[in-house]
Amino acid sequence: MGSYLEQLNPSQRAAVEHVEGPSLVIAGAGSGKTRVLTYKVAYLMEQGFSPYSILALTFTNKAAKEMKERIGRVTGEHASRHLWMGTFHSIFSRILRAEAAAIGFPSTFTIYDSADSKSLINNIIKNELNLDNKHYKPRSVQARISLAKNSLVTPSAYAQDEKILMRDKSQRLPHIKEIYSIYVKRCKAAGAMDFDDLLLYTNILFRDHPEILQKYQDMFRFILVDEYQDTNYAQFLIVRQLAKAHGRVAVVGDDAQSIYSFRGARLDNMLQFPKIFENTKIYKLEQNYRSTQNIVKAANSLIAKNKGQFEKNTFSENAPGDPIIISNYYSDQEEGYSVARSISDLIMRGGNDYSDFAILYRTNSQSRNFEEALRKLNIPYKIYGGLSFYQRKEIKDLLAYFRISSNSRDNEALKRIINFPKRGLGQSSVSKVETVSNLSGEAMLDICRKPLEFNCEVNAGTAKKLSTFAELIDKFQEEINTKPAHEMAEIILKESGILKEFSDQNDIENISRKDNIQEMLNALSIFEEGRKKENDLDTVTLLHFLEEVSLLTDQDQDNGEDTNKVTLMTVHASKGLEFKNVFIVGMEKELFPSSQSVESPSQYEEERRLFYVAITRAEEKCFLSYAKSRYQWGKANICAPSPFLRDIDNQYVRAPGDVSFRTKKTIQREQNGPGNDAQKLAALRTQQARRQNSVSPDFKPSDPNSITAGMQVEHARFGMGKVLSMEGSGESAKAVIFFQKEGQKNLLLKFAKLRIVQ
DNA sequence: GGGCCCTAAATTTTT
DNA sequence: TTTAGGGCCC
Repeated sequence: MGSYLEQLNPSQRAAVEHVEGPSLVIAGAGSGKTRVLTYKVAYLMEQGFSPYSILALTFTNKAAKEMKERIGRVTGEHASRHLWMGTFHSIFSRILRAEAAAIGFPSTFTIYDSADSKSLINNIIKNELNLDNKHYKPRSVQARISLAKNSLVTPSAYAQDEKILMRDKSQRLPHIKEIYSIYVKRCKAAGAMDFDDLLLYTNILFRDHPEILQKYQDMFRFILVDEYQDTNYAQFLIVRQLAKAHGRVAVVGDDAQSIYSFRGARLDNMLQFPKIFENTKIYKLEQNYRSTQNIVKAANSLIAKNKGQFEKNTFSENAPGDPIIISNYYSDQEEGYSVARSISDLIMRGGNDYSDFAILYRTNSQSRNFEEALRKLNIPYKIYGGLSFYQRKEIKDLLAYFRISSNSRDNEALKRIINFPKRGLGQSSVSKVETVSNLSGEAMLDICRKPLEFNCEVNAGTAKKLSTFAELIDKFQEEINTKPAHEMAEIILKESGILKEFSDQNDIENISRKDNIQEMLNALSIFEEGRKKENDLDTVTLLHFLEEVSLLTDQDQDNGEDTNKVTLMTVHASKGLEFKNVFIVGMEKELFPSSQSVESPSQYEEERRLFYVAITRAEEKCFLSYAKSRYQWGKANICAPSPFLRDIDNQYVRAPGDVSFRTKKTIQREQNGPGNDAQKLAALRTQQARRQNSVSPDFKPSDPNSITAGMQVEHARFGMGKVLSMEGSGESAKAVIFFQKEGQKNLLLKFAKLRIVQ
């Protein structure tokens, strides 16, 4: 220990060794931020801070887990295990469970995911307030409520805020304040919190219970926050409260990488940090160790188009590197196949593993073409985002059983499974129970138990069905506290009838559902073993599993087996990661930047920062591509290149062949408008098809050993070319070949199929 | 109450 | 293209 400090450059080291008083570390992309954070925690422990006294807040659970492991390697695992390290949401849900009584929640409170909360909001709009859910779109109402909560605007504050009311009124949405107020009531009655509540109630807890606040102020003697540029107001206040007494708070972030304002993140938290926390010392990490000079310069030239940021000068002393390559394609499908082929080429040439590649896109829905193409070429890949395991129907249903068994007031869970499997309890019966529940404040499950006592007007048959259901859940509730998670889950599967439901049919979908259930059981076993390993024998029940699972995302699902694979993810999800080669795809107008961002300059700049994040993921090679037509909702649409492509300084990019998107011809084509383009597109398509078939079917490669410099050769895809020089021999023999159409290429002869022409 | 068929909407990004 | 939800009939 100790020697690790010597691995740091002077500014990194200064940031690590800063202990007393607030500090702000402005960490450019690839500047060794993770290393600084890791060593900082190790250093603090060396200085006598116990792991229990260090609170380190990260952006994802995965980041926390990885950092814990890294720290463990420096300090020893026994010490690092006890650090308070995790996301705001996971750390404060833990604290809220411990202090639940103080704010009137059960310690087993459920965490509603956004699907739960959306469905509750929809229900309030439609059934309780009789509003039109086409006009009051649950999704956007949900977004407003979320932003309000993130700014600590409670329903009563919302209803008194003239500015907000005016805005809602002018958008003909005057009832949002009622929806919000009822929503909060319903959540509370259900003993449930949504994601935003975890932060909001933490603030309420600290505000209303100074003694509890003080307990945690005393406990956390040092506070670290990563990705500070993406914290919201609620998070800022929590940090300020906890750090108030001792001021030992270090925040790390990069204003150029702030990409989450849509969910309430305030760049101001970072910009104003020195003003809020007196005597803040600022450290700037400006040297990029990740990327080539060219990539860093290209990214800098892009971000310079934004206004308003911290002054910093990121630079790289790595190799100059290759220019960023821009390609255009006729369709999104061709884009998919070309990217897949490029990856396979680069692999064949040697020096790259599958895991050295990432394909980054703006929206999850773009992944399909790439998945298809990669599958066809037998390239292994892993995909993040989209429908995660825990969002699948059968898994959510099973989880709903777990939830209602641990928190009988969880009405959303109840509604999900009261008629699954079918029990003859349809919508009308359920709404009757729900109405009574809303009016009386009693949990739906309690009404199910004795519907007639609550004047719930159902017939005798239905009443019996309801009480039978309630008894089933009651039985689970008795056991859930004592039985290990895995065993309990099997009981639930069997006695609820889910198992029977699935065993009856054997179609393909059903088999995959069964597989998923099995995977869930495996996950429970793994969870139990993990807890046992840490000698946590008291925390192996479903209750404890639920506490963890609601805050997991599929990024955290990484089981370590998925090592050598190409990564597919959104640019947002790629934050904090790095790859040797990065393909940023779908660089089209109205896609990236998103069409919804063009009205507002600040959103437009955020999209640009997002593009900056994407480029700076690349260590060596960065490829940008756009398609001229793209399938959306089953229809082909004409697309124009993204204006962001022009924001990168010309000298750092290259468009191969003669199709530079910057040539006069292309600009003219873009300006011609869609009509003209559509005709051309058809022509281009046939041309394209012809070109792909240009290699005769009887193409026979020549013996690689007989190829020498100066020869004319033909490549199956690149066409005619001349061998400029040769290098190596036998298995590793390489040739530099200049192709008429594709330019200069470096090919490994073992793989490149070449035919000698002369 | 349950099953079938039709229509409309969805794709911004996530703890 | 896929999926959710509403209407209709048994």
